[in-house]
Amino acid sequence: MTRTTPPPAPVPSTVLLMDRLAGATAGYYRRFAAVAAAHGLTPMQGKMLGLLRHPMPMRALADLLGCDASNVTGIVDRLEARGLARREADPADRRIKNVLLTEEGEAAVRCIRAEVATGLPGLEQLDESERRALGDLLARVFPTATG
Amino acid sequence: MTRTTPPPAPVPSTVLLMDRLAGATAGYYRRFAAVAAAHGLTPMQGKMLGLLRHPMPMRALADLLGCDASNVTGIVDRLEARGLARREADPADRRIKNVLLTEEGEAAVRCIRAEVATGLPGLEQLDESERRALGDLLARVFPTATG
DNA sequence: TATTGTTATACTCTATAACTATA
DNA sequence: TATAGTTATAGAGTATAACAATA
Repeated sequence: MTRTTPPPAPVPSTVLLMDRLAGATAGYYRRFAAVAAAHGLTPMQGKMLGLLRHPMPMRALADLLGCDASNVTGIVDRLEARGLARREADPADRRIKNVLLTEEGEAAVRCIRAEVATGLPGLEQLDESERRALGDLLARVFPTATG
Repeated sequence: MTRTTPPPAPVPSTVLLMDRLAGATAGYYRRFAAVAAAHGLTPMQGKMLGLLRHPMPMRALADLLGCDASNVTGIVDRLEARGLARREADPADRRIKNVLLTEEGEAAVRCIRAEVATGLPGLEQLDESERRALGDLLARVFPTATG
């Protein structure tokens, strides 16, 4: 122990950081899925609700979700049957149907977001500077990620 | 502009950090799913391969995946049909079947891990201290996450 | 009795292909 | 011709319930 400065902590290799990202992804998804299920929704239905900050065409939803457009029909069908979203004809282009949240849908989104946050106890242990650091780092690694 | 110090950067609220987490989760999953698909695997099949660092009972896999045990049967069936994993009778408890990777399965895991990492260009922009910071923060928020 | 793994069932998500209506 | 949305289809993931074999 003669060194003035302690040896550097082991630097996580890229592979180890990948494991952390995988674990964080799994942990977040698990929490999100549990909250969605508590509201009687599948994870994909909950995710779509969260993406509908503004009315948008079915096609835009497919792009945001990264799935084929044909899948959006069924998902929106089920959200519509639950009274959480609805379709509206686009006045400028009659091919387009814009999807938007109902008031009940907006309430569900607010509820789900809050419950997911409170269900991640590790999040509350971070102080503000740590939260900012985490948010900034995530934004740099996933710059175009939509949620 | 008479102030000596610039105003502090906006502190991301918990809700905003949640959005970052959701976006990072979606971004990582999207990349992982693309790599798995390039290997002819579904995301769940790729995830299960990555979890099989050691032989483990079907039940343990169900717990790690957070799904019902009945689902594991089919997923392992398909991995076994592809020659990537196989079942082995447990010598100590004849109820248990241990699942383990074949050599081909281990090779696939190494390949997938490397390809996911190289496919996240934002990751390469982080220096070592930033990578360590991100890994540590993720480990604190998701302490028990398995990947 | 309890646990492990499987099967049967029904629902949802997913991509592909073909179709209608509109641009 | 090209695009937006739908439908049909098949394969995969999911939970629930019931079952056989084993502890």
